[in-house]
Amino acid sequence: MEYTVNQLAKISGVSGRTLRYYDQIGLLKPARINSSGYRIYGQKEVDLLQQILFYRELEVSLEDISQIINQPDFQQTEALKKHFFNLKKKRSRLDKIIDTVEKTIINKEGGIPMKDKDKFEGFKQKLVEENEQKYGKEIREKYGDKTVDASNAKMMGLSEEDYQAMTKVGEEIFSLLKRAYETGDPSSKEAQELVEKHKEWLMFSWPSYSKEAHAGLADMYVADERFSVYYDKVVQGGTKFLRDAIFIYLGKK
Amino acid sequence: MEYTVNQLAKISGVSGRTLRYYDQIGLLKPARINSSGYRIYGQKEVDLLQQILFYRELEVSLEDISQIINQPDFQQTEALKKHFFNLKKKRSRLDKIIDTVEKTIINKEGGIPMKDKDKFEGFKQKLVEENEQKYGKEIREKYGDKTVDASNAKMMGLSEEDYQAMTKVGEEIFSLLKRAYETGDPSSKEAQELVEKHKEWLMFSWPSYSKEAHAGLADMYVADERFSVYYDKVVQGGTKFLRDAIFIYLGKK
DNA sequence: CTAAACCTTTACGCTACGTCAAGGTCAAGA
DNA sequence: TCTTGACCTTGACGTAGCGTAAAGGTTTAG
Repeated sequence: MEYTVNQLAKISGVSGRTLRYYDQIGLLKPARINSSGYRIYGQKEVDLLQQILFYRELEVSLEDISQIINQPDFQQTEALKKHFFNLKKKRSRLDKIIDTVEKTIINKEGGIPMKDKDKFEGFKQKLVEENEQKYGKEIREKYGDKTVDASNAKMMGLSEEDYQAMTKVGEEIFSLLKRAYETGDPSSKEAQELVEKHKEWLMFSWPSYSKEAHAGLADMYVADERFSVYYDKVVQGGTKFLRDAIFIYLGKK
Repeated sequence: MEYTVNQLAKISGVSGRTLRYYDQIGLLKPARINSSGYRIYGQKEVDLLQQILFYRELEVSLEDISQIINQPDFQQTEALKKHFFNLKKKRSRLDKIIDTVEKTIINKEGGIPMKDKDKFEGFKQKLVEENEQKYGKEIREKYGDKTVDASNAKMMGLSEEDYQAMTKVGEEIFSLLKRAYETGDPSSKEAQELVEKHKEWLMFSWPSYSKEAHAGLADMYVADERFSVYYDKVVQGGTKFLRDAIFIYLGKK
């Protein structure tokens, strides 16, 4: 099936303008342009659009969406986690607002006009909190990491640290994979170090570690191109190398 | 006390640009302009700004704010009530989104990459539901029930079969788990049938099946409460029972 | 007296499109 | 065959709430 803009628009529920905009920003290009300059979309584009709309519904920005759909599953998950974190912050902020609005209404209805001072005091408190959230970076530069970290730790809780640590380990895996691959030997020291990093990385998201699951995952990496593409980006054949190294590490054949 | 833009900006916490903007749109005019063209604000303006910022913090639009602060108290209350209503709608929408994002993450983390089709089906269902809620009445009145139902069916599109099949298998798992659990024996016929259903369900989304991965997943189900809650909802201890059944099915210890 | 600090207006940038406007293309009917 | 109307195109302005220069005038401290 092939569709022009407005045909696709109808079946997908978005406007034609939206499709042209997605074309313009490179988020969703038509399959081809016909001789009259019309945009023609195929099944592939329909599917992609559906993915896009799914994420859009989750209030992911179009920029983030284009990042997400062009990345392998693992990084998609990472992005989603970050998004999840932000959504929860947003909700808790909304909770506070709703609370304040309700109180304001009650006060007004009760004929007890809040004094401006009081209003402003509550408001300033919130401001301080928000400033820390918004300008943490700048403040960090000015006042040093320790102060900010302490306050951030309080505010953000533990999972932010975890998140960053995990990202770091993920990057280490990349560079290790490169070096290990150059040895050409999955049993080399470098390769085994790589596997340990990989295990460490898994532990961030896996609630329990088992050799079998690790081995199964290694197999899946090779079988599923969504994963293999991820590691083959570093070096061609990197995925298989990683799998072999994992198998050796686990004492498997 | 009199203040220039940036002085007022400092004591109020907003930017100079913001104050100029508020002047521009007529929300907050300076008390006077001095001979050099500088904006000069007095105490009255400081108080007004604080009110403005109070409402802004509550996510009231600047346009609504200017309406509110120029109206008598009882109409202010009305406006606030309306705003309160909208905020609550916003929050419940956010709740749904957060829920969906969490589910998506869980699915992905469980090594169960959702097929895009399925994602979209879920999303489309929501769309249909939303449309029904929003416009259902009007459209039904205008075009009649048949048309609406037909268009809803269309909207659900082609892969409806797949989606429904998967959903159905998922539901079968639930009822099977209940019956199997009642036998008390993970090696019972019912329990093994359950495992087969579970495998079938996995195949909808797993690109490749391996015993190791299946076993690893079973372990994870038990260890991670995000999963265990899901199955324990059916019967207490259901997750462990499922794991044991899977292990037996796979010939594992 | 000069440099820094502070003020002004003008104007483009951001998101994710909606909404004309001016003009080319295509299928169907007179 | 010509016209009509339903399509399609690109271009450009508008939205909210400012951030961020740029280009230039004013005030103040040393």
